[in-house]
Amino acid sequence: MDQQHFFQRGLIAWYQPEDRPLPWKGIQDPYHIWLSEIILQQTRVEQGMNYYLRFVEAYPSIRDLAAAPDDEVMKLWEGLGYYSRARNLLAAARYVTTELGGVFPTTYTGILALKGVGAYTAAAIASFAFNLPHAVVDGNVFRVLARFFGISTPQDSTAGKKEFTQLAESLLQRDQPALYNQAIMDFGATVCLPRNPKCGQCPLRTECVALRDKRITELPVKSKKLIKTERFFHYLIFNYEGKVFIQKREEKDIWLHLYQFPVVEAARLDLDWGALKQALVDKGWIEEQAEIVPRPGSKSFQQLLTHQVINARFWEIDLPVLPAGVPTDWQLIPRTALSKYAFPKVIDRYLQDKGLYLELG
DNA sequence: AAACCGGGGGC
DNA sequence: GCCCCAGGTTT
Repeated sequence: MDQQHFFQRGLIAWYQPEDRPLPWKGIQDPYHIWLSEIILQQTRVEQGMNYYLRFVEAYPSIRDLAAAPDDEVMKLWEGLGYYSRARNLLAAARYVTTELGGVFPTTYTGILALKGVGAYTAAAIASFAFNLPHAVVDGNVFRVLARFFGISTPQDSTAGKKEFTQLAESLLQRDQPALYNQAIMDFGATVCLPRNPKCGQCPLRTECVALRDKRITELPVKSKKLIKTERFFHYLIFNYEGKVFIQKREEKDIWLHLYQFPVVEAARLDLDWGALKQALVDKGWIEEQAEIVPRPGSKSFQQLLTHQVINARFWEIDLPVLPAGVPTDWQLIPRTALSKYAFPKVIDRYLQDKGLYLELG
């Protein structure tokens, strides 16, 4: 208990809000706080910053966001990853606007009920916007608590989540939850870093269990191992009279609701054209006797995801006539319109490499 | 409980 | 090449 008191006092004494100024810090508008928290889920502050600023400018109020077309929001989110966040963001904005009369929920459970809002985000919004006493438990908090209190329970286990959450709640300074929550996250982000933490200048070093026991590099503990699968995508760039076919990804897979070129997934990247063409015939996209030949020099790119390695190869094909079996979900769009659609990063890189965006002028 | 969902940066 | 990031949802 003495150790807990030391932790609380030391943290508050150390914290200087102005040391790390951020656009969403010190404000109380729940819409802007919610927006920032969704964007920052599993995302570095530096990476999410510009997205936050662009969203705030594009949608000054939650009603503006609710009124936005789906594809427009996806385009604004393009490149940030975890695209279900954008979908949930829009769904929640529409829910608040239509079902709650545009009034953002003011209770923890009300906030938690919003799509895309879990325990962390609900606690963050509740404390920052309404000064409600709920402790945030994010990656920073797991790390700080695991080290200072010497906790080796895996943070990604059920028992670990419960243990860390209970400890965080017991440490929360209930008379100033917003300040305390900001302090512990800033502390984790600037002092108690994942690697090479600044223990030499840490205000809590005299009581830190991990530092005392030389276990800084061992804590926090994560138990789950990552399983990576490798996939091979062959994208077909079907050119026809200055236009190109794209389609929206609707299957339950990565990049849901993003656009792409027609794609054949194969077991390897080094297919010859004969094998790939046969796959197109098998899918019913083209006729067996169709005289279709790709341009020489197809390009390959790789993209790394958390659980997958995506190997992509782009085949450019000039169509003299439209194929017989064009699926109904394919869209034939002018090449100059490509920049209006949200694509996976690997396709975006291909388009950048080709300089296709430059045609827009 | 485990799997899945992106992209970027640091070392 | 590996880990982590202002996590959440689905199975």
